[in-house]
Amino acid sequence: MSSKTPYYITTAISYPNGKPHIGHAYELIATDAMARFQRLDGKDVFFLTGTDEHGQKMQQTARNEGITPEALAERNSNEFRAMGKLLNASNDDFIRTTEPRHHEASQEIWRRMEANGDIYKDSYAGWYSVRDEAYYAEDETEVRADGVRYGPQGTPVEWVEEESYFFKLSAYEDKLLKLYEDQPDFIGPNERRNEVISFVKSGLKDLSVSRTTFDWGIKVPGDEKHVMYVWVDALTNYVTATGYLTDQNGPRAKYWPADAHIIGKDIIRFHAVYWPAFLMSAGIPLPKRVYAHGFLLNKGEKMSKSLGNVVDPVNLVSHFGLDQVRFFFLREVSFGQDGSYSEEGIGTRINADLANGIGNLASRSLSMIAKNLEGKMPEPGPLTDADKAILATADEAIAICREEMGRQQIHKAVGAIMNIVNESDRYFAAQEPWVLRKTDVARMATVLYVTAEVVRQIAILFQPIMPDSAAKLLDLVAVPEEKRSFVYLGEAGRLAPGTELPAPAPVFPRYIAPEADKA
RNA sequence: GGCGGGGUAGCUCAGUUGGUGAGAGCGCAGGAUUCAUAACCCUGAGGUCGGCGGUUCAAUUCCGCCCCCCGCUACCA
Repeated sequence: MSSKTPYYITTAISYPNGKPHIGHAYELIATDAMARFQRLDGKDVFFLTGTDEHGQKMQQTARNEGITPEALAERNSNEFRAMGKLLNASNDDFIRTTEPRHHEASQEIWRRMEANGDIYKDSYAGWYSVRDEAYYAEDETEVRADGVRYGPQGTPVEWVEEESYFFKLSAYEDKLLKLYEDQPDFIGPNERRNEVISFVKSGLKDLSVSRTTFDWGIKVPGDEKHVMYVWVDALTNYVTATGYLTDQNGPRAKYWPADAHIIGKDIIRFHAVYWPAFLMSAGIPLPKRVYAHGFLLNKGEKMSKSLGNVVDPVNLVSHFGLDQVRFFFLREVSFGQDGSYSEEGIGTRINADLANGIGNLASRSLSMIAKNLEGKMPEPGPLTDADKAILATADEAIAICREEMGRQQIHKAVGAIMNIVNESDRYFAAQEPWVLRKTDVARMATVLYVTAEVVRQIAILFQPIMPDSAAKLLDLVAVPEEKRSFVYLGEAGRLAPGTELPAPAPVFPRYIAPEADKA
């Protein structure tokens, strides 16, 4: 048993009625960076992702393809799993809602909500569009000149009544508002919190939580004609994976409640309203934070199949390189807001920050050590104020990163690390070690030592963002595997004079845009 | 309609508990330099800080009104 503090973080589980797209990749990369950060910072991390495989749409898509929902789920779930591998995601588990463990957990949470008196049977009635397979509110529909009532998508609707179980969401209005009040950090970023509060204040209706019109789902305990509304089942995945519901003393039970659910802004309501209400009802502790990220826009436009601007994450990675893509999204996009990207933008960022910035800094300092100091870390002489200042900048960065990563402000943490790079370049230029080589070799050695030491820290800090590239950088300054966690930042892990360094090699090549025409 | 967020340099954005000169990156122009991945460093570019009005000795920052953009406004997920 470790004495480390548990830290549980999740992505939303993806709906696999299609292949993963860039939005899925973005969420996974960001969550992975946060999980890696906490691990390096000494936490006992459990990082979960997976697929949400039930529901009407899965059944429908499968039918259209002439295959079973199981086959569709299996096929696409594997695509998501493969994407995780491609992106170097460090998730500790990959949950599928079709797994037996999840059916058990979902039925258990249902029973608990029922035992608490929050589930009742009634009938759901509304204007239903067969074509859209969706219900609409009366005011969303209109009766046209032909006397037929149409839904918002322009499809005819009919009045349908369906037997359904309901969850007494209306009973949780005050409790939820109190939650948002007492735990201001429960929802982030703030704009989303406002929206949620506004939504809850406008009044909550009971939620229909079962369906009888299709059967691809988890059976309602004691009434097998019904399957659970997908969201009841989907949200429960976060608890399922910890085993908390079935064995509170199990090996993973300690991870519940989750520290952070990282989701897209489109599903904030399910996570910030329904989910805590379900948990309260079932008597289960609430997650500490739900954080919604924004959408990625292709040159400012929403990606859509009709615009033909959908970007495949696999292509993006093979074109620019994995760490480059990870870096770009985490550096350029304010996490929590929408972000715009383009090939030019990615290329520019890679060259400015990675090639010209961190890569070049490592190269210019390490190559001088290789050429002038026999490739060994020199013994530093007395430190000047300039030396101390740049070391302090590096040493203090972890505090900033910890603060920002703790609030999901990934871009600010990355910005703080990039700041060390920029400061270091200024330091290096001001110290002019290439001049010192002829005038004061001891002083040159000190400058090179200090710079290499700063490179070490930059590399350690960059591990969550760019795991492979940061590792290469750490190899270049001969930091052993076991000394790469955050406890070795600062004084604790200073490079040892006399250490042999490998021959410097470029870690971040410049990106050269293909000659090809740009339409 | 209601609620919320936003309109700041060519582009993407940060920022001001109201006050000596409004910032960063990219792009651009000039300079310096040669350790380095034609990289790095320095300087500049002169933007009515959406519009109108108000409060104040003083507002881009506070208040009111108006214009524009975006999000939320429940049972597909």
